[in-house]
This record gives sequence, C-alpha cells and structure tokens, in this order.
Amino acid sequence: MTTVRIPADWPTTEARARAVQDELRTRVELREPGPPPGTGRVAGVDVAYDDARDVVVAAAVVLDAASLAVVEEATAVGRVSFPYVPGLLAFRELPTVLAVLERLTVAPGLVVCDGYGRAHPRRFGLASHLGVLTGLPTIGVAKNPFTFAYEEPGARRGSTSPLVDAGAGGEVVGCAVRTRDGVKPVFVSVGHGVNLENAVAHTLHLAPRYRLPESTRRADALCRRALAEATG
DNA sequence: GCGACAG
DNA sequence: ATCTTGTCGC
Repeated sequence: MTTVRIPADWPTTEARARAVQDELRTRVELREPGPPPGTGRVAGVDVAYDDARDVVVAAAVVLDAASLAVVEEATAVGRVSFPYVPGLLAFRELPTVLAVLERLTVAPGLVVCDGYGRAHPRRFGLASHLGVLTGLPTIGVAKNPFTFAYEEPGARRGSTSPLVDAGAGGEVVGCAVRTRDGVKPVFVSVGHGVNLENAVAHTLHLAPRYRLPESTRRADALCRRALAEATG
C-alpha cells in the first residue's frame, strides 16, 4: 500500500502553523445552514497512530444519513507530519485525512470530525480547517471540553448547554450535547458551512444509541483495524 | 513562572 | 492518541 505524501508547503514550526490558522480562519462560514440533518450522505473521519513506527492511518466511512447504513469505506496510510500540540492538532491529522477523502468515490454532503471546529484557541480547529481546505460542510464532535467551560446539560438525551470560552468574555464556541440519558455529553462545534443549531441536530441524529455519532464510531473502528494490519 | 490542554 | 483485565450495570 502506498504511503501518503505530506504536502510540500505543510508548516514545520509551531509559529508558522499558528500563522496558517490565523490566515485561513477568515474563510470559515459559520452561518450557513448546511445540508438538512437526516438527508444525503455523511462521512466520519478518524486517525490512529503508531508514533514509535512513525505510522498514521486515517479512515473515512460514508453513511446514508437516513438509515445510517454504510455506503463506502476507505483508508490511507501516512507518516507522522507533526507532533501533538494542543491547538495544532490539524497539522498532525489533516494530511492523511485529506488523502483518505480523495479515495472516496461518493461525495459526502457533510463530514463529521473527531475534535473541534470553532471551539479552538484561535477559533480554527481541525473541523474548520478541513472544511476550508475541501469546501465541504464540516462539524466537530469532541469527547472532552478542552479548555472550555460548560454547565452540565439536563440528564436526558437531547439536552444541551453552551460551551464557553471563559477567557474571552464567555464567548459561546460550541455546545455540550447529551446524546444518551445520564451519560457524559459530547462537545459539538461548528466546522464550516453548517451553523451550530444544525451541527447539534446532525449529532443527535447520528447518535441514536451510543454516546458518539455512528460516523465517528465506524471511522474509529476502521482506522484502528487498518493500523493493526499496516503495523503487523 | 506554572499548570492545563481536542487527538 | 496509547499502555491494558476484569467488572459493574442496563
């Protein structure tokens, strides 16, 4: 299997990476409604690493949004392009994610990322970054609140509460969303081309039974499986 | 300066 | 992210 090439212009230093974020951030679209939840095709993307062997595998799983049935799956193997630095996750994950999306034969109407979009120190997390680079509508669904604060949502599935940046005058950057009764919420933020209200609606539609969206669960399982095979 | 910090 | 078994509960 061929290994993905890291783009020649990919930033090497943290300072340059932050500058790229500040530059691309102006192209993010936050107010568009995006595709109606429950319609069309939705892709979940995720990445697994073996830092010791310098191997990274990305997976993309396309679901029919109405039935949540799998339409297509793809994987791509690459080399680690950047260390994990809070706030710069996109530079570690996106080269391989972009490659795996190019391998899909059906175009998704929405991409669900494992991480943040607008909920980011510079309001440009990996979901927003992926949206700007591909032009695809994207949302971010993360498992942790990062540096942000939130009030505990109601205990029932469907309850939400704002995710706020206390250090920025309490600016709302996303939403804590309870996808299962009594279970820790997930943290949703706008990526690109989908407003927050619809990002939350997509998340709830995609997670009818488990805490995480089916798109994320399937992509996570696939990239782990593929990493095990690629590694041995 | 120190600690916290998506994955 | 990743290292890792059994175990409590619906």
